[in-house]
Amino acid sequence: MSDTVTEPAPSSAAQRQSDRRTEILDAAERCFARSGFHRASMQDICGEASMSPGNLYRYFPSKEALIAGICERNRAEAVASFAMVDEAPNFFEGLAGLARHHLVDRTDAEVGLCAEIMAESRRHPEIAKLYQTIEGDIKERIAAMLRNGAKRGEIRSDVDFDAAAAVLMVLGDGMSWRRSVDPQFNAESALPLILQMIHCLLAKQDNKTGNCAGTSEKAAS
Amino acid sequence: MSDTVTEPAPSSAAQRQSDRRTEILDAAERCFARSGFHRASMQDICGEASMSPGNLYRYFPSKEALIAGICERNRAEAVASFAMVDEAPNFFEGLAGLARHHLVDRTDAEVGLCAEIMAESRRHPEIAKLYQTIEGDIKERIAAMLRNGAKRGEIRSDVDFDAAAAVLMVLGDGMSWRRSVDPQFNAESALPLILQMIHCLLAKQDNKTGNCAGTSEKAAS
DNA sequence: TCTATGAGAGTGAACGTTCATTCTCATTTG
DNA sequence: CAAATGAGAATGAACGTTCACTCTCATAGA
Repeated sequence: MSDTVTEPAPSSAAQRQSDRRTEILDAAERCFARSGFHRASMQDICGEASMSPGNLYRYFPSKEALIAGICERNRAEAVASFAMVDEAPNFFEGLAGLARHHLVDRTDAEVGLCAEIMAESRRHPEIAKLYQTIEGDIKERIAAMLRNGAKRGEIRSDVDFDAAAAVLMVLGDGMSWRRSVDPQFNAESALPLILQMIHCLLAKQDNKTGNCAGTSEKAAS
Repeated sequence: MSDTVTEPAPSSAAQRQSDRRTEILDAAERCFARSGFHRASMQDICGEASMSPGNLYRYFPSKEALIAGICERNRAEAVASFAMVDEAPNFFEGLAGLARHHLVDRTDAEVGLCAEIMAESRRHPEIAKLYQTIEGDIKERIAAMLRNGAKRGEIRSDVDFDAAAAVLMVLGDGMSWRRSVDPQFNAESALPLILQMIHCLLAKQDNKTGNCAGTSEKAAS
C-alpha cells in the first residue's frame, strides 16, 4: 500500500496480523477439543483468546473459517511428519515411527480435535471439501511411500498400493476414534498388533520360514 | 398396571404406544442420518414423523432420549448379528460374514448414523455412558468369539484376546468412518485386505509353508 | 515541542434467528 | 363423561454475527 516511501515497519503489521490469527486458532483449538465444535460458542473462544467478538471477527469471517484454518494447520503438520519416514533406516521402521507419532504420542486433545473435524466434515459441505482434499493428499503420500518401499525392495511389489494406502488410513482413523471414544482403549498396547498386521500385509514372503507372526516383537520395537 | 380385571385389549394400548415410538425412532433415524444430530431439529423430526411437537414429547421426553432409543435399537441388532457367527462353518468365515454385514452391506445412512452416535458420545456424557456400555458389551462378545475359536483350534491360542478384540474394533470403526467421510472409499474392495490382515494375526502358523499372504483370495470369499 | 489528525485495533451491547421444550385447546375413544 | 391422543402456537434461552463506538499511537503540521 504505502511502499513508495521507505518501509519503517513493512512486515510488522502483517506479522502482527498473522500472530493474532495463530493466537486465535490456538484458542479455538483448545475450545473445540474441550467442548466439540457445536458446543464451543464464539463467546467461549473469545474468552479463551482474551478478545472481544467484534475484534475476533476482524480476523476470521465466521466460525466455519476457524475450523478451516485449523484444518490447514493440521495439514501442514501432517505433511511435515512424512519427512521422518525418509530419514528412517527402512520402510517398516519409518512406518512405525509415523504411526507412533500420529496415534500414540499425540495428546488426547489433538486426537479429539481430529475426531471433531471428521465429524464436522459430515455436515458442512465446505469443510467436507477441504477435508477430502487434505485426506486425498495424505493418501497419495502414503501410496507414494509404499511405491518407494517396493522400489527399494523393502516390501512386496505385487500389492495394490492405493488399496493398501486406504487400508492404512482405515487403521489410522480407527485408532484415533477408539482413543476418542473409549477411555479404556490403550493405543500404546494396540500398536504392536497393528504394526504386526501391516507387516504381514506388506512384507515380502521369504518363502520358507518367514511367517508374519514371528515378527511381532520386532514390529513392536 | 390394570391387570386386576380382565384384559379386553391388554396389549393394544401398550402396543399402540410401542408402535408409535418405533415410528418416531424411524423418522428420527432418517433425519439424523441425513443432517446429523445437531442440524436435525425437532421440527424436522416431527415433520418426518407426521406429528406435532407436543405429541412427540408425549412419547420421548427429550431429543437426547431419541438418540438413546436409537442406540438401544442398534445394540439389539448388533447383538443379534453375532448369532450368525455360530452358524458359520468355521471361525474365519463367520468373522467374514460379520464384517461384511456390518461394514459393506449396511447402507450409507446406517453407517452415517453410527458415525453420528460416536461423534455425539464425545459431547453428551449420558450418551457416552450408554455408548460405552454397548461397546463394552460388543467387545466382550468379540473376545468370547475369539476364545471360542481358540478353544476349537481354529485360531491361535497364544494371543491376548482382549487386545485382539480391541484391534478388531479399531478395524470396524476405521472402515465405518472411512465410508462416512471419504466418498471414494470402497468398503467392498478394502474388505479382503482387512480380512487377510486379521487372518494373519489370528491364524495358527502351520510352521512350514503357511504364509498369511497366500490366503488372500480365500479370505476375500 | 506540542497539538491535530487519522487509521485501525479493540469493545461489548444488541439483533435476528434457530431451536428444544411447554402450554393451551381440540378431537377421538372407551 | 373422562381419559387418552393429538395439534400447533407460544416461550425463552442460546447462538453467530453485526454495529456504533472508544482507545492507542504514529505521523503531520504549527
